[in-house]
Amino acid sequence: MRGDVVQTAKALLGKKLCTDLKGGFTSGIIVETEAYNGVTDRASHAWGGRLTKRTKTMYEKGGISYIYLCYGIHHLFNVITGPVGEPHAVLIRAVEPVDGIDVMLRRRKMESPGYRLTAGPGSMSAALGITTALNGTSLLSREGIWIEDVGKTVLDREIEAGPRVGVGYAGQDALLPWRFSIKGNRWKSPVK
DNA sequence: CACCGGATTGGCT
DNA sequence: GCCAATCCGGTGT
Repeated sequence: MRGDVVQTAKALLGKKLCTDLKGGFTSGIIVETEAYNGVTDRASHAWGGRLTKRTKTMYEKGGISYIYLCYGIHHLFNVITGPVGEPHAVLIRAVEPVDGIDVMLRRRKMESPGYRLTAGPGSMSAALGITTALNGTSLLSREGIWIEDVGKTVLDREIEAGPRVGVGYAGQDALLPWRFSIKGNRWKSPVK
């Protein structure tokens, strides 16, 4: 079960994340992810089996979104990956913009598409128009928000792994190398 | 019901 | 480099 979400976090690299929302169609290739491994992972909101109003989405069947508000400002987007009752999640931290860059610029109040446009989980959500209104929705049907396989394979040797960001409170689990990104890709988040 | 603090960002010193 | 922004979930009284 540990292998699953870690494996899925790697497998999501190279997939296309799309939104078709108010403001227009946008998409980007996923270049950075983090795995959150169920109830045993101290960094996860579901650690120790926590089941609350916020985390109940995490316990549903994989293939849906888990979106929550962080620091009262940022909407962080996760993919739920486990079977019912096992709260595994993959945080999407950055995408390489593909479609609707003008729409993203408008949402981000930026004038030109620099590398910060969709780098970092909060920035990415803002650019794609992702908010908690989409929490718990399916990522498998092409409406609202979804993920497409565009035939891009990211080989294991092209994947960089390191500790997850901002989870210092997780003790030993903060050291697990469960942050993944595509080696050399310039659109990953600038964080450490 | 009150308090604490966060899977972050960007603006200011 | 430091720190405010800004909301609400989670926890304990």
